[in-house]
Amino acid sequence: MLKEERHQIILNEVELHNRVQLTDIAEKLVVSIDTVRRDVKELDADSKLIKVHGGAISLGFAAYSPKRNNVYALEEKISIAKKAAQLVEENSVVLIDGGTTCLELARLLPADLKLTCFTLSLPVAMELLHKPNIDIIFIGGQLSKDSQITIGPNTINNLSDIKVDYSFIGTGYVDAEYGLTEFDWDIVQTKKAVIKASKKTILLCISEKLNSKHRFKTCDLNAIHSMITELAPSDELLNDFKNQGIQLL
Amino acid sequence: MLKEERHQIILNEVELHNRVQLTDIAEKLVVSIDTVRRDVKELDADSKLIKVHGGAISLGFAAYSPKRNNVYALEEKISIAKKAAQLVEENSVVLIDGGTTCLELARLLPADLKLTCFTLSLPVAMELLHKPNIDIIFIGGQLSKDSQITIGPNTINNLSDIKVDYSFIGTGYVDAEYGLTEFDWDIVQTKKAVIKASKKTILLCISEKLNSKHRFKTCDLNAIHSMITELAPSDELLNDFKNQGIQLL
DNA sequence: TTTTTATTTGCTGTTTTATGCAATAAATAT
DNA sequence: ATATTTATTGCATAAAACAGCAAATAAAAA
Repeated sequence: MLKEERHQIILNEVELHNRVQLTDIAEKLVVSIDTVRRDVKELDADSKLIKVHGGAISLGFAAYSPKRNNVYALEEKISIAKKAAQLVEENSVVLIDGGTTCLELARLLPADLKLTCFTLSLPVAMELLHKPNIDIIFIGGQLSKDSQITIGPNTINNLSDIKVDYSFIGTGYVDAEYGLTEFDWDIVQTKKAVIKASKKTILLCISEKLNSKHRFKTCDLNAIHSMITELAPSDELLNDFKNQGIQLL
Repeated sequence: MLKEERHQIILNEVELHNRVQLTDIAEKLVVSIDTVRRDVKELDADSKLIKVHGGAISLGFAAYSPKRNNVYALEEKISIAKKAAQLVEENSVVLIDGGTTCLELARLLPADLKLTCFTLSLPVAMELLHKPNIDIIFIGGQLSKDSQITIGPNTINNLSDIKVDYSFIGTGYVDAEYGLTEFDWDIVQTKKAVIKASKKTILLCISEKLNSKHRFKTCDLNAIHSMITELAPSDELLNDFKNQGIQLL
């Protein structure tokens, strides 16, 4: 077998699977591991792929990580935030939870919108400072360093005094059957209090989180009134959720 | 499985859920916790995520430092903040007010200092997020857009429940005879509540504000226990204050 | 065709890297 | 305070990388 032939096959394999192991290639091509190693070394020198310990990865696969800036799946989150922003009515009272998706919502709220907005998220509050017509009320309490929201009994107690028209919340994990889950117990308690403090609760969630679950449960799916993902409501990925009778936007 | 593959999966998981636990990853990838630990360590070294005890959080989620753009008289304020920071004792309970001088104090607090810190300032809270050993409790209430602190009856009510060892406050204007004054009535009410919630109140104030006054009065000078300016306590500019029996630092 | 030359390939032993395990230390929770 | 997780360290093992060498193959010249 010609060397060039092997190179083509290796490249093909890498492009197809984004990664490849030298041993697999050697077996597949029935050549020694050394030969494959030498082949991959050449291809790496020609910048056709990236050689790593034990195998090779495609250029695209490697470029994936350093390129992305701060917010994961920002496009999706912005598209969710846009849908959510349309729900916010003039002179209503809403609550915005923490998380990057909710932060996008805060960012996208129109500057001229008159609104009373509760929040327990530091970044959301910072963002809302820019909106002259929004009355911001920060729910005090102990600050969680990871999530940058207030949590704990004080927060929950403060939440118990209010009832907003809409609350927009995020979640760590959501599953059509298990409902909303988190990996942090305190967060769950706080989210429960948020839901209780809301006439209607709207979940903002990128589709990638669908059908994932974790340790602590916030609530069943039917405790939520609407769910907004970046997908069209008709998308079949949402079928399980549709069957639960939740409103999709 | 290639190491790079794991890295990708870990990154993806972190970006998706903002935070992950090492044990969960290990279980998911069916590798030892040591391997995950090493992976996360590498990713952290490459600034792809931030490793925390027991897990990792995404960069986007990590606290961002509000950039101090053009802070007036920054040198003086830093020098004041340094003096103030020396007063803060381990395991004490303090309150930090808003304003750029107080923000510098928050910035200068040692990272290893154990402390419970109340605040009603959004920027101060953001800054304190970087200090792992400081317990932050945010006093909730209505947010004032210019001062970026919570104000109003709710805030005052929340303050009425606490009594801290020290509070560090700023002021708009101070005069040896008239005491502390402000331009904004709401701010005055809040500052009054802060002083009432403190065993000792320490005023941080650049010398330029000395001997100035405005419409609404926060308190007399003797309601304050110490005053810190960038000047040496012996400076003659402080003579009027010395005569009022206030402690100068 | 045969011989010479150059290239490629596989093999050997050595070095490096990756991974898991266990003991101890540190951090966190109770 | 103690108990439980989580981190760190050193070590053992296995896999992979590397270098040098020799056999095999291909290409070029006689």
